Amino acid sequence: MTIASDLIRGHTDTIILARLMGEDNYGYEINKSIQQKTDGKYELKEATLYTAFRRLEGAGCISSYWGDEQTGARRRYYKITDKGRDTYATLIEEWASAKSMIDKLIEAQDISLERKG
Amino acid sequence: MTIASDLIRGHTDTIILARLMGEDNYGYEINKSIQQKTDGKYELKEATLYTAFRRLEGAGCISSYWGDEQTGARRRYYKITDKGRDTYATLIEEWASAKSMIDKLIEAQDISLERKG
DNA sequence: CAATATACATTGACAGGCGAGGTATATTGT
DNA sequence: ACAATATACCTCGCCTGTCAATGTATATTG
Repeated sequence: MTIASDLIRGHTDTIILARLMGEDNYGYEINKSIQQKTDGKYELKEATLYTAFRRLEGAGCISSYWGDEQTGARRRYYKITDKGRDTYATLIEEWASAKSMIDKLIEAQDISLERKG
Repeated sequence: MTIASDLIRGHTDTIILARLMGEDNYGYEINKSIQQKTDGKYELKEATLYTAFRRLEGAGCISSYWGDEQTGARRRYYKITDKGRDTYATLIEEWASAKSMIDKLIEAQDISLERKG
């Protein structure tokens, strides 16, 4: 893992909801797409992934159903709900706000610049 | 609190180290400066703040000493160490990388655009 | 027929954030 | 004189999210 998990912590739900905005998908594939998008730099651990699905379903942000594959392992598909879309929109806004706030806060404190205003 | 704490989680140490890059400072004042920088949108809870100081000191990123105020409440000042500066630099890089990664991951999955390449 | 990939799931430990509570000093208002 | 507020420090114990470890079942590949 290249990126510290604590930096992503809090974005897991947003990342999953984003993956479901286009079309329904199942856990294993969602995680693969995350690995692809980040060129292997990041992946959700399975325990984290499935915990998040339970949490999001409990909150009414997603619903789930079993796929009807005739072969291979069974797949549980997830669908984003209207509440999930609302939540996603809110989370995106919060991210934009948090991002600029963190940027402002982690700049090194330069006293000379500070004094010059 | 305007911003969900989990979005900041993982940045607490970076924020504190950044505040100490310019000059030594004490806890209460550090937190005030965070509130000012964010126009009151964010502050570290005291328990979080002092936990972080212990953690950073334990890790050798900061050292501390008591101020010599002749009046008012006592102040424990913190000074960033060489290791702290190295750590800070690393954390800043990680943030840049995490930021672009999250941006990539939380974009809504648009199938039509996806197919067009 | 063993190894690997796909695909799901749970348990228990761990770490960070924080509400609640505590200590002590100085100033301000009445 | 005295209460309230501001400054300034600190700890305990709960809560939540992450994740290593472990387990299940099916299909493919060497």
